[in-house]
Amino acid sequence: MTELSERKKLILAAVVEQYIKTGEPVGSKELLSLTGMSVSSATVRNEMSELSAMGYLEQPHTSAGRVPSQKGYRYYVDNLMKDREIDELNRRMIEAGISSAAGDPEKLIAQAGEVLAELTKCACVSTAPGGDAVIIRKIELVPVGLHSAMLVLLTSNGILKSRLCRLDCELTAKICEEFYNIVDSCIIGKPAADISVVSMQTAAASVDSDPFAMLPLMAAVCELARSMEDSRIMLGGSSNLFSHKDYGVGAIELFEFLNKREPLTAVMSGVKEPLDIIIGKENLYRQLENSSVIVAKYSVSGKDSGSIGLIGPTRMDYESIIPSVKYLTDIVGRMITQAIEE
Amino acid sequence: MTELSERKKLILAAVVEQYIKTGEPVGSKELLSLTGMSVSSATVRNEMSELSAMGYLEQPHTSAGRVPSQKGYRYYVDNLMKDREIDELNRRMIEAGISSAAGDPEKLIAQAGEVLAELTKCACVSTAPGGDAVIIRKIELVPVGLHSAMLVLLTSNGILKSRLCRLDCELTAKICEEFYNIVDSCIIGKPAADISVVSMQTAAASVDSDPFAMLPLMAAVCELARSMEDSRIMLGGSSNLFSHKDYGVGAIELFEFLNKREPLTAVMSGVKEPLDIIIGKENLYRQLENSSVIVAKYSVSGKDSGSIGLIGPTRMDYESIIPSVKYLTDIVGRMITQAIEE
DNA sequence: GTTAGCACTCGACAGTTTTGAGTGCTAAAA
DNA sequence: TTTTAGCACTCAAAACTGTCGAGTGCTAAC
Repeated sequence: MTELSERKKLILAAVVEQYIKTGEPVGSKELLSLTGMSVSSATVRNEMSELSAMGYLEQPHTSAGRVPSQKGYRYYVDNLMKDREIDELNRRMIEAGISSAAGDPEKLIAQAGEVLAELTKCACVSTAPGGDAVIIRKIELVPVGLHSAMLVLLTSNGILKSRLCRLDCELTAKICEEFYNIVDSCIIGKPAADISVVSMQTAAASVDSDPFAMLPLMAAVCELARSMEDSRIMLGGSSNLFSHKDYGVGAIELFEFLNKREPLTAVMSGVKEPLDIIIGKENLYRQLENSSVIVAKYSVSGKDSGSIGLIGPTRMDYESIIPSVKYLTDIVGRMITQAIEE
Repeated sequence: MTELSERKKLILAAVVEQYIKTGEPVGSKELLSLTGMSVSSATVRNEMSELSAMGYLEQPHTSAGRVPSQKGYRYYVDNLMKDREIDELNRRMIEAGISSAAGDPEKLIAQAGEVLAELTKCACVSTAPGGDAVIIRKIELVPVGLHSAMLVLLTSNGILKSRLCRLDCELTAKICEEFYNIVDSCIIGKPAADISVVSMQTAAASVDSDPFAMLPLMAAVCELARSMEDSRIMLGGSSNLFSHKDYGVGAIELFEFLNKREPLTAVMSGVKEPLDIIIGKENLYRQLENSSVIVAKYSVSGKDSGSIGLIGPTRMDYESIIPSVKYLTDIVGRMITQAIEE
């Protein structure tokens, strides 16, 4: 990719920024007044014409102004955009919004997502801390009536899940004891990902008393471990998408796409960089072709642990959104680290 | 309200049903072929004209057919609609959809809402079992690390909630013991609604050791009791609203209205009858003026316990939706009753 | 009370014109 | 070689026009 002349850069940046601001195609005269360049509109037109030929700009139709192409956004994001600090206002909003959930990592991430979505008017996808390295720290069995109990599971990243479990037979003290034996020997300290139905069945079979009493409990443990993974992904502020006229009725389709969680998981896990920006058709899913995705990872105790992503129209305000995302992942990572290292 | 002639009833019913089916205004000729009446279209026009004058029908514009007015729908629902049994297919769908969540009342209601929404293509609001009569059955304190613990709360209607709680000081055995003392004497058996911040503070103050150690725990209990109430209301299938062309872009506003839960709570709690149908502007909220709400209560152990409501366009298929709602509340009530009486 | 007939209304649709913003090109100026 | 002014051209959006047809309301006759 050949380097652009300074004047072309100036024009491209102005087109992108103005288009982001107004949503209207930008014409040559408007551009003159925006940049304050001391040349005529004809000169600008020539430059724009070349930028179009090079693929950075495009025209909705012959007699309209120019609009950034996907390539144009990409160049802008990679080379032209200023690397700002987060706005004071945004910073305050974020801090105020998440402080109330400081103690509970899962709630914290959920809340962080809501705040960020509200701030940016985008949809926010976030994943609770987790990943392969999550180990099970503690399991507790709380009896509830004669034939059922609640299982409580705590992991190394501070996530807490509970689930009701019904037994076929009475929940005796002996069963409880044996359950805790199995838990201590086969589950505590193991990665959540390793808890499989088979390993649990084997464990249940090794028990002194009736193994069938133990099965529902073991099954519940499995399901709980599984749900750790499944419920990691969270979606917030998806109705913000309706406020962007860029999408038009397409907002509905996008909304429904986001509410099917599976593809979201794929999108989030496809990200490798600490901060990744995926523009328009660079997305793997057709449903996102008019959207940009900004994903940043956060780390807990120095390890990548989850990420927070924003989904909005390609015409989003990258320059102000990116610092917010960076700041949020940073602070969230620190807060969770602190919460679990007590 | 004067009684309508048989022929007027026939015509009104036909207009309502046809309009529900097609969404198009119904004209005089069309009505003839629908009802099979042996009079001319002019006669039908005269009748329709009178029905319009009486307020049961209205015209979108001079040269269009007639559409039921709100009063027309009301008359139809109260007097003309047949009281059908639930469709075999719907019954099966409901049973299949909710069977997997039989053990956990809260999940069951959530799932029931999803199924009903899917079946009817409406949004479904439901409230988990609860109300004034809910008493706290059990509280468990599960230590998690040195300075925090998870509180688990179980109520008489089978709802289970947990919450992480951080302490300022170390969680000693003594604190645990004292906590359980307070719980046993002041909390268990009490209605959840009675748990107030003040009563908890008093309880914390009565303790032997440092009352400040107990405060966060008591605060968490309060919050948990409060959240029992707050989290009762659930919304499912709200994106179905987008599929109704009746709403047009208004669907977005309605969607956003529903996602603010507060007004929903008001709508649901305003209902007194076992089965209530609120049509169009009868709703208290402007945002629902083009919608109808059908709410049915379910009862657990013979007591009213919660309700399930549907929200859809005024032009909804009352005749098939109502039996589904009735059936669902009935079966859900029985399932929960069975689950908690074990 | 019912019917046939007819004038009338009005939205939907399709085609036409007008408007104005914005471009591309060319020839002259710098 | 770069820049500029001027002008013809393009095209979407908006305003306007005329036609069509479904459906009504009214009247006079049955």
